[in-house]
Amino acid sequence: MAAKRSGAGSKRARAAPQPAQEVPGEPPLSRDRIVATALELLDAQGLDGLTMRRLADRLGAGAMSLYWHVDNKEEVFDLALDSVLEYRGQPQMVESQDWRADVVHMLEDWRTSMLRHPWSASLLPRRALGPNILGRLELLSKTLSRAGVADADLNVAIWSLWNYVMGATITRGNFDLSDDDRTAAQQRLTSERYPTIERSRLLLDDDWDGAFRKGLDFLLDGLAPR
Amino acid sequence: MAAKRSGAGSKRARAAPQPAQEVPGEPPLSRDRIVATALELLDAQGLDGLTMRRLADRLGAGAMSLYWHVDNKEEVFDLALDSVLEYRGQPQMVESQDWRADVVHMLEDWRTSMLRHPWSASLLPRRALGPNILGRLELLSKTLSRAGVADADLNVAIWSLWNYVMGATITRGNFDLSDDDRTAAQQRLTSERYPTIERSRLLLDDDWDGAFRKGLDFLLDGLAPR
DNA sequence: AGGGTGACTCATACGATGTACGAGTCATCG
DNA sequence: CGATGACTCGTACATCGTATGAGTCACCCT
Repeated sequence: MAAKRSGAGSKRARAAPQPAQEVPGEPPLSRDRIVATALELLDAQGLDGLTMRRLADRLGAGAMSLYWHVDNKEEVFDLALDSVLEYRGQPQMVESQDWRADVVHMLEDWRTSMLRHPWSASLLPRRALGPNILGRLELLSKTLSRAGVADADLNVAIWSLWNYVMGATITRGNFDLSDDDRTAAQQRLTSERYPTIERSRLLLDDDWDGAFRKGLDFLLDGLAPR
Repeated sequence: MAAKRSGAGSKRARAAPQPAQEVPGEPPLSRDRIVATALELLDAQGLDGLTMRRLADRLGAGAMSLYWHVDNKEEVFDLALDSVLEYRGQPQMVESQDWRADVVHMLEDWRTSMLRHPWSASLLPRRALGPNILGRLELLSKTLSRAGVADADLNVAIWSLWNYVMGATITRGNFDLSDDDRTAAQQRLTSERYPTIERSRLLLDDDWDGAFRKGLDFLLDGLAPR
């Protein structure tokens, strides 16, 4: 078994990065470049659009070359997902007075980040917790704790918010991919027996953002009554 | 293009169902039998364990025979998923006095139904809304409406509950598949900088059921203050 | 100078998978 | 008795993830 790369870091630093042996238009393969290109592919073609061969093609490399930098396709997914979830904006948040606005802002950003890359929503539940996800959870913990949520309720509060955001994002991310499904479902509504849903036009309501925000407000009301 | 089966119903009724041409141990192929066997396979081997060939093997049939009863593999997933989500218990609910208990009961049942088949959690977000899902949503609508939730807030309330249940179920369903991930994540916690999460032992808390219930209570408090 | 080492690339090949195609079987009906 | 339709299934194909192992090249040590 060759030594190979694995797990964490160790990018090796060579003396002369690229001695212009090939066209400088094709920088050398690297984990970062692989992830970036995987993002492009996923955005353009969706989950099924990402294949190792296509990915390698876009990188101007042979398919098997990827496997030096990455253990397997699953790892590509993990890395792509976590790279979507970076969050900048921690500094202000720590000193802010309005914790509620902070929480809402972070969670809305979380949601929009994922919706910018709709594949991420269906991917997240199956994947491990990367550092960026943990960073957001840590931030959330800190803010809620500062806001006076009792320690005994803290985990419940965090998971509730997590659940809400995940559910909303996953649902949304997969619904607008298929307007067909919605109209098909709506068809079933009228032809069969779902009068209340039909009356409220549940499946046709398009104000996802507003609904997300309002529901989040309700949940926060329950978690920390004002 | 042959006529083939598609979309809704039309099971055809033959005069003599199975004239004992083969061993009676192998009843004829049917959509129902396919779905039932797919459930077995999914429960036993997980999402990746379901392949058309394996499914056909278990049914004592050739792989291509399935395609008479089913359009493609996606449809198998759709049918399997919806079959997990049947709900019995509507009669009592309609006349009950305690709407809150009714909602909690239905949502807890929803969650446990899916957790009995962990693959369903990762599947649901990508799939269409089958009749059983719609039935539950209808029931929820009716109950909340009866409980006095304003019409203007109804959709938000339903989506909030949906989001919460989906997020909780998906998260849970995928977490206990991989205790490794949790310990790995916990490792990252101690070695790096997530003090609040570490202190609250967020990732090690095992009381999923309790957390679900408590968070649901908080959400309901927000939706319909008592 | 020369040989070794380790980082990296890649062609080939293998075993799987979903499913298109078309030929087969058989009960039923005109 | 021939035709029709319902149903089954063997074969074949394109595509996938990736194991294997040979190739290239920069660098270091002696």
